[in-house]
Amino acid sequence: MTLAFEPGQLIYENQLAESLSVSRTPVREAIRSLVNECLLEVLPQRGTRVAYISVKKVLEARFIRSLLEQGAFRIAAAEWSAEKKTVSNKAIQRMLEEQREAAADGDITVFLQLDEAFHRVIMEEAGNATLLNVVYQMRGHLNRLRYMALRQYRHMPQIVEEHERLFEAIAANDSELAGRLLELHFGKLNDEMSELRALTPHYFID
Amino acid sequence: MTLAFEPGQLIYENQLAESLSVSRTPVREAIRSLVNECLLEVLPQRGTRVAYISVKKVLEARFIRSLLEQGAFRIAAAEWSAEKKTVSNKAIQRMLEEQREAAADGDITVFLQLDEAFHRVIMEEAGNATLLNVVYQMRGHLNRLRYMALRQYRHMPQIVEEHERLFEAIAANDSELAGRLLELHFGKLNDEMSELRALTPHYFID
DNA sequence: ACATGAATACTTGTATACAAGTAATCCGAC
DNA sequence: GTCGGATTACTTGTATACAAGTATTCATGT
Repeated sequence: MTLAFEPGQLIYENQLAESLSVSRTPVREAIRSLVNECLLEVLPQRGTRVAYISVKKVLEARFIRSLLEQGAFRIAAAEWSAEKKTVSNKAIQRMLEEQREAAADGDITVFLQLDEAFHRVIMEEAGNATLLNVVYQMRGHLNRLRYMALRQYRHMPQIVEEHERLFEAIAANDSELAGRLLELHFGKLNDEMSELRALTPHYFID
Repeated sequence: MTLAFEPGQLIYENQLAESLSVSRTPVREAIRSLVNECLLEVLPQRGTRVAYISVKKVLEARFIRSLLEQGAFRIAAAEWSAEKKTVSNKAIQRMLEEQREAAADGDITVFLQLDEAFHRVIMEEAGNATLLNVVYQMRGHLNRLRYMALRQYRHMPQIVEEHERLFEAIAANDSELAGRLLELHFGKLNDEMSELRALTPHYFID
């Protein structure tokens, strides 16, 4: 996710097993799991390749996340109630504060974690664990690109601001606004991807 | 999927391996894959349980399928063009005809396959393979229930008719209508589930 | 020089042996 | 008769040995 393993790089079960001091069996299971997220692809009898960032798959994953999160955010906004305000409000405000700090520090890894945490908290309000899992699965396609984008553009403060607006819309029970803001929130990905691909073309495919 | 393995039943890697004449290793991989689809759950050091049909998970999966398929069907309807009409129309018409036959014969397994095929063909028109995969993943939650419903209610002809209407809406480029019809198409699941649960309560949970 | 093909050094796929943990059973003490 | 605890017979988790396939290398013949 942090590009410590470069897209296109070949990795080997033996190497990983040895470096982690376990046998191949659990390593294989982990690999299968990452294959599911399309972060790896197994080349039979040849090795395992760190998946290239597929422009097509990124756009597909974005479309899915957009549909699902809009659905969840709309529910969260519609159901946001006075009780929840007192219980969750503080937690979310604190989370946003931490995000501002991470943005100020330029700590990409922590920022991404908090970013995910924000989206997760809102989706949990919609009470659909399966949806959360699916969105989580889409991470693989998206997060490496987001990591690159954050490293390149340092636009973390702007993202925090968008989160704040999103939360305001939800707290105001404005489903429509929340949906539209979320759509905008995902919107820039397209242009960013083109530029990032121009910078490191050997990471990309499609 | 056909309830040949009953919800709640315990299965064992050794047994499966022997009955399939393979070792535990590939059986374990298959089990992990089905765990991902929530059709199985591993009880460490005790066995593997065929998952109960979770009312909550079924509803969650239905919500997800509804969001995603509506997104895909809307695109398919919007992009349906004259060229596609000549190429795909015949294939889809033939598929619907086969479905009518399966409905007449009361062949649930074939009918379910053709039902999936119809949805798949339309989604393929939207050109989003990842979305197709996710919808496919939701099968686990939904198809066992659909199988029970078809066995119980024998309402297959009605479903074919709904498919025909859906296809008409798409061919007429009517995105809105396609979306609404699809929502209706998923609509009855709720009532059916309550009744089916009353018939075989030991298959259900939540 | 160059094409061809066998040998080699890898890889993942599969089978099996062993470790560790669960739960029921059985036996004995009270 | 009943409770408690060690034993036993399972299970899955992990490690390792072997099978099968890939791609390179290197020798050989033209």
